[in-house]
Amino acid sequence: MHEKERHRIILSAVQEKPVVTVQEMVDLTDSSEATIRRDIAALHVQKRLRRVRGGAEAISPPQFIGLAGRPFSVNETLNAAQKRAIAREAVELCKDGEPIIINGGTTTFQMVHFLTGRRMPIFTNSFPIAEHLLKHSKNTVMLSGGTIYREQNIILSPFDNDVTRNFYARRMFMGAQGLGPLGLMEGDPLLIQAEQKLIDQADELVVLVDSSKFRKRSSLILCGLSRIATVITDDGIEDREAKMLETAGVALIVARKTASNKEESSLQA
Amino acid sequence: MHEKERHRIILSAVQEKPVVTVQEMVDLTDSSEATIRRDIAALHVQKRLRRVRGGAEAISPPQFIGLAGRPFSVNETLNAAQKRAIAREAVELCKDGEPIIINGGTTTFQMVHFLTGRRMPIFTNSFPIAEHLLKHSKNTVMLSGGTIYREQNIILSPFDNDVTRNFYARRMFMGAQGLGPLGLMEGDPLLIQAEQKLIDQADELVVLVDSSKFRKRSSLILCGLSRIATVITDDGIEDREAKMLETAGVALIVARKTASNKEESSLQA
DNA sequence: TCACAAACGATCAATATCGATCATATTGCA
DNA sequence: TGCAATATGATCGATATTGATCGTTTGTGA
Repeated sequence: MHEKERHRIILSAVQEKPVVTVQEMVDLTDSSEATIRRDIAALHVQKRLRRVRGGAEAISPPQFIGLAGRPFSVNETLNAAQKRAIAREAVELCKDGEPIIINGGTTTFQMVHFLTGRRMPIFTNSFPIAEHLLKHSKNTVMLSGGTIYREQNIILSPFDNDVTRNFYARRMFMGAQGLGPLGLMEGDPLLIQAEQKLIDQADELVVLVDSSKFRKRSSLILCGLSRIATVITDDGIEDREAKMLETAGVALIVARKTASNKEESSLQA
Repeated sequence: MHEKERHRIILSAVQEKPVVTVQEMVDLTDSSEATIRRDIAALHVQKRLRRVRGGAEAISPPQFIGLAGRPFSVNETLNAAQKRAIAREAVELCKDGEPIIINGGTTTFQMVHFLTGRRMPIFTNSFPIAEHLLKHSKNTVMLSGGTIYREQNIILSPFDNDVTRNFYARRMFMGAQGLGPLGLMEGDPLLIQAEQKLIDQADELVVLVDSSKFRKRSSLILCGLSRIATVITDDGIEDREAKMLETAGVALIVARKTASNKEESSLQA
């Protein structure tokens, strides 16, 4: 077996399992301990993995970020106050007992903070949202079935026949990557899939976007403006953008980030 | 077992419940007390956990007492060592890459500890199992859709058309409330529903029950003995019970008790 | 307070892993 | 083919990790 091939095998093994032993690699490649050690040493200086006594481990230092405690950690702090304010307005649209759908996303995730005292049937495809609601609220939580995609933090089934089709709600809440005259835009094909499944399962589609999203474009269009019932954004929205929504018959709610944000911060602490 | 792997297991265990004992880690990793103490000491200086007399505790002070903090809190400590030993045998049946189904339950939950280093497609209807696997392993996690029942800690859909039907596995693992000549017995109608959905989605049905379950009866029969491929239990099983399984053509695996368990038994005697 | 058991820390022997060296095999090239 | 360069495998002393066994400390309950 050639050196390159062994390296490929070792790297693939170390990506699948967090730690591999020298012995495992010996068995896997039919080469000697010495060779494997040399390989691991070489890959170590190439920074393709980290060498540890007994074997090697994956190099990725950010191990379990993304879930639970701090979902979507990267985007989280970005415009957090604005997202908070938008999410609050979204929850205030809801009445206790009224079923809703929450699509996964960083903005919609903020809704969980305002849902703690409520009691509603909530359907979501987001693992972190479900987790938070379970632990910190008494809402009835329903989850879509399928594979959990770690990066996007959503649950998606490749099949059309999942429980999603059996849930119907008054409102569905979702974020987006962009919002323009052509409609609602998303960046990730996986998210598009997830959203398309849910979008027809509610009377009203409520879109949560901070005002910067009006100036962002993306390659994938999810639906036209006419499909949207309500847009909630912050006061950074410009007049012509508001006009565009009005023309399309979309209701607009502008969330003010007022002193209420202070409340929220202290509430969190 | 190697240092890194032990560390991963210890950290995973310490997050599952706020405090773990040295003995528990010895059982979990098959290493000596001295080694576990050294490990805990090392992780302590790395600030990955806090060392306390008797074991270690999670570093994060405000642990939410919700779902994950103490899954199935009542049953958890009951026969924990036996359940872990049984769960270990269960995981050892699995090969990397081979898809499995894990039905929710306190015994099956213990399997997560031994799955941390593995890489398999895992389908489950248990939210805590999915959560733990997501946070502490690289396995592909698939979840059934539906309502999350807090008490039973399972996800159940009233419809027959969920993704469950689209997943097929080599083995399905499940616990039970009782196991007698008539077959597998369960107490909760909700669990019966969940289990019946999954039971036909795998080649082999593997049942995890501690030996006390052979003397327990319940009103609801899930399936006959003939449907069961393998039973894993502890060495408290009696001869006639083993005979019963043998007659029915069920393979039997007896998980050996660890040294610490023997201590406990002799103490009780 | 005292006795007792559990938990701890230190030590040491056994084991596993490592690094270096050398012999052998394979490859590339003239 | 012959030769050099490189890769590989084997061996062995050095080093690190582990598990067992002390004696000591800590916590518990009579």
